[in-house]
Amino acid sequence: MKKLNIAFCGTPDFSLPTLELLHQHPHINLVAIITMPDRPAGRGQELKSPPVADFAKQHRLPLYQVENINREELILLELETFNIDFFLVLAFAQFLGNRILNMPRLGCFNIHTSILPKYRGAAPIQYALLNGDKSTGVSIQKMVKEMDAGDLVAFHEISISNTETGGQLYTRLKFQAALSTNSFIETVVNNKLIYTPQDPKNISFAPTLKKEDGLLNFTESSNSKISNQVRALDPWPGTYCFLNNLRLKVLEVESLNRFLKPNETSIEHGHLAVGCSDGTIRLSRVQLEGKKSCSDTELLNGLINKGGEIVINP
RNA sequence: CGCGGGAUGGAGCAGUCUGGUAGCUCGUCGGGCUCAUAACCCGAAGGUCAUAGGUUCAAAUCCUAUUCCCGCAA
Repeated sequence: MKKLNIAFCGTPDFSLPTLELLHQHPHINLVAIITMPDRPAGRGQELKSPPVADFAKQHRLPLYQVENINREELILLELETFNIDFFLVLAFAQFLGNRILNMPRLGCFNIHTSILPKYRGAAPIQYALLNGDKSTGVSIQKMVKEMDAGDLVAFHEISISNTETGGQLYTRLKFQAALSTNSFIETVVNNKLIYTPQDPKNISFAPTLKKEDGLLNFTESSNSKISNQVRALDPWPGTYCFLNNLRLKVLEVESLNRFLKPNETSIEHGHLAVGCSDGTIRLSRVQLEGKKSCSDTELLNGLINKGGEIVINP
């Protein structure tokens, strides 16, 4: 049978299982891979390629690395000659303009890591955990000009375990995205696409997270809010507070059955305990700036040697 | 050459400025006390002070180079 001509837009490692699937799929002809340019990154600011670019180079696939695809006239003209059936967009970090949205025969489809219309935006995985949701999933929507607002063509729900971190859920959804893509392609091949509009009553948003969203506020936050925050933002952007004016990453917490006033600190039994708005929470795994991560007990063993008081968020 | 912190018994850290006996809180092992203990008491083992040079009568400490780890920023 005739293969489908597909263009793929994506950037980080999250896109890779799905890209790999497209690359291997017997009904798919990958005609273009579009991703972000190389960027200075990490300590030392060395230039790094996006994982999608590395994959394309490694498999000698047609690669386009651009800052804004909508402004690349030459590339657009070239793409228009490819008879593309559809674009698949997954974690791309660029918006698509009308010219691209209208270019492929079937349009452009975006894989989104929540069940739309819940959590439109850049950080749906973290928001599901921040809100303590019991489940989330993967949606595939036909892209329109408005962000994440298009008709659904597929979705798959997955449950969230109550200790799951952002990183763990990210990894599971990364592979679920590829599985969902696989069944979506089957639907397309069998000509059984069904478009379901999103229910406007259930729209919610998951805006891009900033570093400061990881700052723990023990005075105003409840025990469960802090627990969810630590889980959801691990490993990125991460949660932190300040200990004696040094940045202290908080990697794991557990609630403690004792009484402390909000933001009051205790170091009894080798537990670094802090009061929050409705209880007490133990910062059981932490990392002081410049140091490796360690348990609160280990941290306190060292601090005792230095003497002085221990103050959180002065 | 983006900014900065660090490497010292198994763990987390003092000691480095001002060179001269290897220290603290734990853990481990042995013993004691206790109905019992994340409790307490006594004792013990365990360290080429990241690596390589240099200065010095003498270097964890001063000088030079190297390796590795980490925080910020992106």
